[in-house]
Amino acid sequence: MATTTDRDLERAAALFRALADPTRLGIIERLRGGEQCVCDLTDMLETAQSRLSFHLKTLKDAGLLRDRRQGRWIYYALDPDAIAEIESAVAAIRPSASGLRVVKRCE
Amino acid sequence: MATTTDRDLERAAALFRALADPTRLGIIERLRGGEQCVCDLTDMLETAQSRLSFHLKTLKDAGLLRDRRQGRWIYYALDPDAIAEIESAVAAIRPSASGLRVVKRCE
DNA sequence: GCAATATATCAAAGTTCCTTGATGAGTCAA
DNA sequence: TTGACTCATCAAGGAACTTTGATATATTGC
Repeated sequence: MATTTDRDLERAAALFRALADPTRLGIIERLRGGEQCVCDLTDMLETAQSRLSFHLKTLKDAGLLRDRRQGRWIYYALDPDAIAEIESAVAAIRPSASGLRVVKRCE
Repeated sequence: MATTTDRDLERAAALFRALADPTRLGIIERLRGGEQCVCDLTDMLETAQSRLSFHLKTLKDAGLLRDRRQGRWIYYALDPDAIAEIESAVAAIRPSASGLRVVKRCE
């Protein structure tokens, strides 16, 4: 089992922080079925355009989304690698089966 | 597949927010092997006592930890139910296989 | 009871994050 | 080129989170 460095913890915390907002989780949910342009997300989420743009950038900066321009529209999509990264971060916090029997006492 | 309510998103965001800090992830990592008293965590994490106490409370309020007093020590442990809850929150953001082919266009 | 130990809580200050409204930049069509 | 449209960015204010140091509470041993 690999040891966890401070950098790993920072990265994992950054991923979780990106997920720590209901609006951003709503965005992700709407991208599960495939890429969407910002205009559709604006309609679906009924939110101010600059606010949506801020959260999209937050997710993109964390590596969770990718975007591509097509004509005057910009399409956002989930980055599968990031989802895998999140899953491995969660796996890293699951109790280790081998450790369940260990009981440590203060002297 | 169950629909996701605003309350679900709020709860999932709260869980992820609790994980969105490297100190708290460090605490969780040290609890993977079983419960620990605060004194041991203080030694391991080399942090101010009130600061550690704050983060323990944050994790406990989010439902991730349980504590029990034994004599003059208080032991913290991961709550397996919460870990399961996190895993299901992550499962909810994984791209749905059936949706990968859907391409939605702005008119 | 008293002192020592382990931990929680509180208030104040600092820091980061979020929202809003305004403006900028890229694209298309006429 | 101009105007309309789509989206990003910026600045300012507010809200939420974090850290720190001081103090409070609970437990134990003497």
